[in-house]
Amino acid sequence: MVSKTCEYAIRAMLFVAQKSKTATKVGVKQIAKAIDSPEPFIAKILQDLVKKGLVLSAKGPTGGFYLDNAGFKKSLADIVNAIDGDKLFTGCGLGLKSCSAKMPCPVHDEFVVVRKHIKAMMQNAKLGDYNTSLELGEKYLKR
Amino acid sequence: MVSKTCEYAIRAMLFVAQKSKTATKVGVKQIAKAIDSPEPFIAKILQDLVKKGLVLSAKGPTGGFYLDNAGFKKSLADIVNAIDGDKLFTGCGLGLKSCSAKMPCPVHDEFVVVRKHIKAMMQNAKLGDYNTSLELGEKYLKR
DNA sequence: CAAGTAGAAGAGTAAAAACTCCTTTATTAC
DNA sequence: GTAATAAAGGAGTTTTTACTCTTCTACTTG
Repeated sequence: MVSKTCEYAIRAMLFVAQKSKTATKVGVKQIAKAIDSPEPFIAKILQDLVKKGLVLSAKGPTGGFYLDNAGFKKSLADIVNAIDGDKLFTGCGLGLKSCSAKMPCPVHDEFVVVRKHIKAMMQNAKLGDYNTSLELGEKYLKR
Repeated sequence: MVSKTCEYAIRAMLFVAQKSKTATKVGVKQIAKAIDSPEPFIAKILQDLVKKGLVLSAKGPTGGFYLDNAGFKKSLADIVNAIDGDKLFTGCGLGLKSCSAKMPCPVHDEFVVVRKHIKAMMQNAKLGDYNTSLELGEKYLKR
């Protein structure tokens, strides 16, 4: 559905969101441990997310990654878009470049409905929405 | 959503289905042209689909690939399952191995709904369902 | 302002997915 | 039964994605 890079990105962002609720910055090492990902790899991904304005960072001691209030309102769709682009939301299910209502692949109509569903779901899922359930240990970011 | 291999597979199968309605066998070359795919690559994919019992083949002159009546009833889900496995239908949206109702990732519930939707759609889409619209040129398998 | 911490940047490696080529085997038509 | 045809099989190569390593730069604290 989404790339592995994107899966890591989402999990990392959810963790950063959780920590940012208490105004805590988190380092790459902590994040990597929390989401069970290769440390240098998630570092690269975060770098990219910073460049794209989805997360904030501070260097030096007491530095790390964090979200501001605008950050909590970012959605999964925003992250997917930043990492994988919009092909999940708008691409053809059978890989055709020109697939559209005018020139549809056989399953065009069915896929339009499904993709709309996916997009709505991901736009509705905001980074700030999961802090409590993560805090309570009801939801998991690894294994 | 699905691998490129899987996209080719589905397009090829839809084309074979269309031709099989008139009891015509089609060769790799014809298929490759019809769905605009690399010829040796689709050959490999078809080989695999034959092994998995999703399409029939005949060697020698007048040979090629074709479907019997059971074949027309196969669904897109069957093809996706054969090529990509069931991770699209049952895997975790964030890539967690142990994600389940007991130990859910933050977006588990949302993904369950979406995946059910995708699965139902693909199970409902049968290879035999698209022959007429393809014949009429209302639907396309390339570009 | 020195020392240490932590992210940024760039270049590189490993693994997986996509794609190719060549040889063999089965089938049909003459 | 020979020649032509078409799929099967196996062993590559290329490209993309996943992942690593090393060096540099910025910042904070004592």
